[in-house]
Amino acid sequence: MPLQDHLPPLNREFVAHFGEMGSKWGINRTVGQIYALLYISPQALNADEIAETLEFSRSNVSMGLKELQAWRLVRLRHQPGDRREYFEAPADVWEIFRVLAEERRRREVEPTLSMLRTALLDTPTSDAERHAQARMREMHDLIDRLMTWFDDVQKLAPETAMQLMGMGTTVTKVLEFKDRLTGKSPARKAPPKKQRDQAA
Amino acid sequence: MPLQDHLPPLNREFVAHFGEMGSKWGINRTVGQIYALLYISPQALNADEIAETLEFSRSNVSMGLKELQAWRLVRLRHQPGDRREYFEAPADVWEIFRVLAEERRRREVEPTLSMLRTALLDTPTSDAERHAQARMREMHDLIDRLMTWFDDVQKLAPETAMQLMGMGTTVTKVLEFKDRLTGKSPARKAPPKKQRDQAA
DNA sequence: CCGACATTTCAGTAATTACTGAAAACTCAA
DNA sequence: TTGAGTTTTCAGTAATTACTGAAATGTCGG
Repeated sequence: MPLQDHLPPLNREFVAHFGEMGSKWGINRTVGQIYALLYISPQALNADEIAETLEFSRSNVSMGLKELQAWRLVRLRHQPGDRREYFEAPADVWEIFRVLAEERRRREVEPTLSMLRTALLDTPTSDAERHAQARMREMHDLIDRLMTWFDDVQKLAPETAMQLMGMGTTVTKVLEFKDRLTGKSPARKAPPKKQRDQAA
Repeated sequence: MPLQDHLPPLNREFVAHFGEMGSKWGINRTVGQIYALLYISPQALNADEIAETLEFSRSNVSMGLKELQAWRLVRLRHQPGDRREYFEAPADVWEIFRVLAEERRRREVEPTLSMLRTALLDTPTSDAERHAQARMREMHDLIDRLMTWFDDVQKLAPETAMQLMGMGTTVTKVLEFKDRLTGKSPARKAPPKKQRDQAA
């Protein structure tokens, strides 16, 4: 079953766009295009089909797929009676988003947090260091909070998370109400640590 | 007033780390370092001080600062009786995060949404296009929802947003309760559009 | 308008990153 | 074990991106 050599215009444009986008992220252009192609493909594709469609060398496709696998963004399949490996993107976009966020966190956020925590353990030996450390603490606390919160959201099933997102302003109102009850002033600096989940 | 030629170790490490991180994002290494330096600096710095401290060429610093200004991540100041321009990062890390998110959205998300919307207006002329378009719609809807929700969160004052983040699991419980009242099944596919803010 | 100081631009070059073809390695059926 | 089919590795090269110094441009105070 020979795949059409040329993508229809709609598909072509989509693939090209994600090629460009890829560069703006750390991802390189060809990896972006490969993923875009898999994403809009109705069935799993093998490396040769990808190479032919996108006109990349076979080895480039191999490297791209390896990277996508490292990012856990593609699934590997086998067709009965065919030794080649077929690749596909998850059917659920939310799943893709979730995995992407997890990986970025593991690769970028965690190392940063770790570096900050280490730096915060040192005793500063000058005003410059003292001030830098204070700034690092602020950054650490922000990232730490964002991540803890992200964990909470991520634990939800997709449809619940979607609901949550549809509730931004509603939640604000809940908070405003809670403030009115608890007597305003929302604890300016970081509170003792882990005062989360105060409601039952 | 000659700035110390060499940063203390704590500061040096921080700057180096953000140099590396910069590469993983689209941002280049030197821009990352310049920003890290400004971030931990107790006072605004001029381009020469940055160039000397980081040992970059003056022109490289100029380009880096230009890019940081394009990202709205630095403020420009003037010292009385000094014609040079001094740069500083916002004092509030939350503000930095917010601006970063806004800019990434403007540069990356909006063009993607726009491309998707255009593609969705076309009439598909083959099964390949039909399927691709369905996938694009899924992606469009996810991004659109994420952005609307992000808008809502962003409108909140920093401390309120922080509170919201400390409430992830609490909010889940609110939703579960609501589900029990409204009779379960949480509307699988995208509901009519704008069913948001159903609560008073 | 001049001239000292400051910033920006830009062409050339350095450094990095991406891509390729050829060879090696792997896999499995016979 | 062989060998056809397949994937991976890797050294070399191409393409891109980053960085520099020198020159141009801009900005005041006088």
